[in-house]
Amino acid sequence: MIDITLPDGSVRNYESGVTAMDVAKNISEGFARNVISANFNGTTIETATPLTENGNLILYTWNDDEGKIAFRHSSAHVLAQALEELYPGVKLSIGPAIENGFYYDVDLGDQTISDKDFKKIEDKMLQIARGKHEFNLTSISKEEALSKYREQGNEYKVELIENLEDGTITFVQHDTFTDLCRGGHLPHTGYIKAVKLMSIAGAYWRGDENNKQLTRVYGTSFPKQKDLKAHLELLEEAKRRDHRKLGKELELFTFSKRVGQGLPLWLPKGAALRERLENFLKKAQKKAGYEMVITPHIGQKELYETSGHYAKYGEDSFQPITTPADGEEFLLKPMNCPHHCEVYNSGPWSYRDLPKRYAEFGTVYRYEQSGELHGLTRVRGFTQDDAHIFCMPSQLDEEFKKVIDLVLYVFGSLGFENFTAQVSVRDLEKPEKYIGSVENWEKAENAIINAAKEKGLNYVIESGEAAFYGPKLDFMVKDALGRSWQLGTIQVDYNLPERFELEYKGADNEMHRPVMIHRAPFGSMERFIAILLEHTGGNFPLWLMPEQAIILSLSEKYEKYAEKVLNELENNEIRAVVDNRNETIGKKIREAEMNKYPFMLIIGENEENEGTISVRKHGNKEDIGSIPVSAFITLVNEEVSKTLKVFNG
RNA sequence: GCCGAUGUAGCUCAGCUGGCUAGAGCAGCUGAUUUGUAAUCAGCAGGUCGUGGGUUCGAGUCCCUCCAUCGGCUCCA
Repeated sequence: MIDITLPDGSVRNYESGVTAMDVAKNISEGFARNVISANFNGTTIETATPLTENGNLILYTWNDDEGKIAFRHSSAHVLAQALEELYPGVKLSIGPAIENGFYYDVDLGDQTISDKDFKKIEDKMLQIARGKHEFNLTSISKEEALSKYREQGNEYKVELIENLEDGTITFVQHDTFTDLCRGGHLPHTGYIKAVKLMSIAGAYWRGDENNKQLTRVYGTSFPKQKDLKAHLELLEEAKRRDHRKLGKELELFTFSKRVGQGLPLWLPKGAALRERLENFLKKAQKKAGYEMVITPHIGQKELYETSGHYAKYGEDSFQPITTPADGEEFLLKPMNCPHHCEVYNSGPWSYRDLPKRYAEFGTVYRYEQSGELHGLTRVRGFTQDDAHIFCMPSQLDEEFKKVIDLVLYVFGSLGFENFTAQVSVRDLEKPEKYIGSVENWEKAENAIINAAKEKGLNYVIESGEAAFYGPKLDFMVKDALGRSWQLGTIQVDYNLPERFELEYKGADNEMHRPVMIHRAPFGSMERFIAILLEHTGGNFPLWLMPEQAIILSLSEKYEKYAEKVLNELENNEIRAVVDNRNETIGKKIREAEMNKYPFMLIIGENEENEGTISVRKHGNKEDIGSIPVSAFITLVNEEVSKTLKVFNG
């Protein structure tokens, strides 16, 4: 007999050999019907795995993430079987569950798949699912596993197995299909009721672009058709929030094939929005002791050789600009740091002068691979809200924490609540990717982790994600489709001060080397505005709106009064426009709603006589009614001060 | 850069297996209407069908090149 402890702490006694499904049935038959996966003593198991020792058992349903993973992972097996049957000779590699679905990477040889084939693959998958085939996990020796795949000529599975320990290798089998797999499946395929293939993509074997590119088939699956439908509707909603669509509709920015790909053109409303964001940050930075500097868009090649960037990125960047003079070469600046180092070098500094905090909205140019460009989130020319802090090593911790405060202030003022902090450190196994001494790397990494801890950030440590010159603290935010983007970033750098021979005179009358912090709360204006668009769906915080109100006249007769109201608003720093076209009020309201004006001010005979405006709020949720202009001004100011706080950092 | 898809008017889209002068709605222009909370009516104008080549009696439609965009991979100072 063995004791099984359940998550609620209750202990049940069973005969050795009992399965997770047996326990589930023992709890309740209804519950058992929903159980799709299990975990025993911290390891994912099959629901049919016999349990032979005391331990903790967790039973998962579709409502648990672990349940969804088992569901999607099992679906990947069904996809693999369908592909094997429809594309004989296909070589399987890996097929994991991912957020909202799963994929399988396959080598199709000479065959190809396109989305036109999805229907027949989905049909085949559903046909397999309906067979209610059980998933059976069996252990197999390394020798046997290797010979099986060698026979098939599947070099991918062979490579995977070669990296596994003998004795830990398991295969899972359902219907006529068998695959190398460590386990964690549904009881049987019949749970899968709805399947949809999403897209096809190339993916390098083991994520290395020197390897062969396999075909990746993305799909998703659900226990109910209704759930699939809801998921697809969610994706449709995400499309409506896409910043590329909203940016066009709200006339914020555009692209031109003639100007070049990845080079955004800011339209008047977008430029105004951006300027407002810049001024907002400038104000906070001034309080935080930053000084603005301005540096050119190009620099001599030698500047980047000194910084080390040329050696690292030179080949894959915009190539040097040459001049009529012999041997003269300039580069479009891909970052501002080298320029700012030279700003620092403009004079001698004493420890009493530090920290020096140089800020610049610096436009930089990077030759991103064409396939990587994406709306405003990944572009070839963009403006960083950059600053570099030069301080004494003893000031590092405090300066770092101050920057975190500034970033949190920025995010708070713009309504970003769901961000994650990512501490990006070295990959200890690939020291060749980084420059600088091990000692300095350790100091820098510790400084970041300590600051993140002290500030109470909810952070994760990602090894191998550091910049080549130093570790980073990145603030990650998701877009409408759930893709993570880096916005704010703070980086510690001991390397550039070394390369640029930055110095200050210490209290001991000796020369010392400062430490440098790179930081950008927005990250880039382009990406920040893109993500802000997707978060707000275009309904920016009122203080940021390009136009806060639109005055809608009932007819052209009220033009004079409209102008009078506009004047009063403008005198009170409220941004408004007038729609005095010869159109019906219904049409004007409809258009104003679609253009996301926060307030619509309707004026007609009544308003003109009483000296009021009839206020309609975007979304029509609140009818504010007829009020004097002065009351509206108060209303706007109150609303603005709700989100836009003063920085006291 | 790689894999797959897409490209028709300013915008959103239709155009079947190749066959008369390529269609619609919105936006635009002109006129009528002067309006009370999500589209007033009528008329007009607007397209080298992304580019360059090819197949064909005939190409928006089929094939190839290039460009751009979309979904991924790789990359992201």
